[in-house]
Amino acid sequence: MAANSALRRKSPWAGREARTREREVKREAVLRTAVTLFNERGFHATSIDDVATALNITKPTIYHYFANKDEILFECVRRGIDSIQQAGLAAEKKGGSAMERLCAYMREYAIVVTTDFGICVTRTADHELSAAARKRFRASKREIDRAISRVVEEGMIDGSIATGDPRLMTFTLTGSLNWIAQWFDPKGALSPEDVADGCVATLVQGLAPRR
Amino acid sequence: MAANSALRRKSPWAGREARTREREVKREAVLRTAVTLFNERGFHATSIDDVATALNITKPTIYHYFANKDEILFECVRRGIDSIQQAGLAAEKKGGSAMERLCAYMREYAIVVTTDFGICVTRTADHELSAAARKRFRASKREIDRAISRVVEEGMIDGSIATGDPRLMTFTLTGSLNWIAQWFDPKGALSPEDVADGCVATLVQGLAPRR
DNA sequence: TAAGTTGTATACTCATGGGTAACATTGTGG
DNA sequence: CCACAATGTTACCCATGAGTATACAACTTA
Repeated sequence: MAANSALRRKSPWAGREARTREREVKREAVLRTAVTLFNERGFHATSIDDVATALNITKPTIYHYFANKDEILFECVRRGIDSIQQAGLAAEKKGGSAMERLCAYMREYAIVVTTDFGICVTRTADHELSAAARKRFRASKREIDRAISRVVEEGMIDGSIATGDPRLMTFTLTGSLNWIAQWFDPKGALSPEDVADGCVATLVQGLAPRR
Repeated sequence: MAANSALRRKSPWAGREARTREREVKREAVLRTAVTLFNERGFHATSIDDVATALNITKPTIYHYFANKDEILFECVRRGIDSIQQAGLAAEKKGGSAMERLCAYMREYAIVVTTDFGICVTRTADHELSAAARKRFRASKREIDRAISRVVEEGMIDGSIATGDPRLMTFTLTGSLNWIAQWFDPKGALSPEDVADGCVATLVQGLAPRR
């Protein structure tokens, strides 16, 4: 009895299935617009009305897709966090020495941080989120730091990374990478890949000239 | 005709001179309390009432010392920026190779960024400031970046620093340093000096082990 | 002691913006 | 064809928080 979904897709009377798909598309559009405005003006300085007008709709329509403003912000950072975690998994999958995996991770991390959702992650302060969201946000960030720390420690053992305090080293690395979100200009001369490569190169080689 | 100021200082009727001194002390107290709250909860989430209650006074009293909320924030970041610029001047004064001066600068920079006003500088987003303040804030930050970039370039010439894109390298460095404000815990195991030294070491030596 | 200056509090005003109630419209399914 | 669900709008409510008008107390100075 299942109607042919290929046919149904083309029909203007697309049915319930297509409706929920439409809903997702619209929800996504709200998110995309919101994150852009949040990054431009900041979360507090962006009103739901601002987001609505940018989409040619009105405020209650937005509340039809999201429970409240906090949920919108949380969804934005969640997407960014997800991308970063994906980058970590991909790097691990590639294998190689700890240094190689770390470099792969950092490169992808840097690229994520040039995207809208990535920018939102590093620019959103904990206290801007609701209590519940904040808890999850913090936990995710800790998890990421932990994952990087672990690779750094492995590198100190397998000899591919210089010894030191792994925690402090991790913060030094993520600091450089997170900060990209503060200055990167998509209309600038450097592509995300250029920035990622340059940044990773400096972190790996250091400032001192090799001789 | 000028009264003996040493005598006047001890009298309970201290006169106009002492009054303006008192005023400065109180203004400073407002600033110190404000910056602490701003760093804890964020600028928008901190009301003037919050600052007032923390000081056991009321809102209008604060407006007796500051024209508006923006002025308070601006004064906070100004103090932080000043400290960073002082660090730059001190490092230049010490002399040495570009690398030596850069290291001295970065070390001091890192320490400033663990102080309340320093934290405020890196955590305050441009759009939180008034239009006028924003302009000055941005200009100051650009100036600092420019100063660091200049030293980096000098180092590439005198051979004390590895070659590369000086601008990108500068952002990589300041990223690590600025990010300290996001994670540093004054009650933690590491002192500001420990953090500064460790961070600078990683940036100079890189992750790769020297052989 | 009267007038002025400084610092502080009480008690407002007022704009902003998150969120909602109620209603209109339209396609969907029985 | 009718009821229902989904989507959207207009028109509101209400809390918060920046900033102020005004009164008042205390000390200074003439």
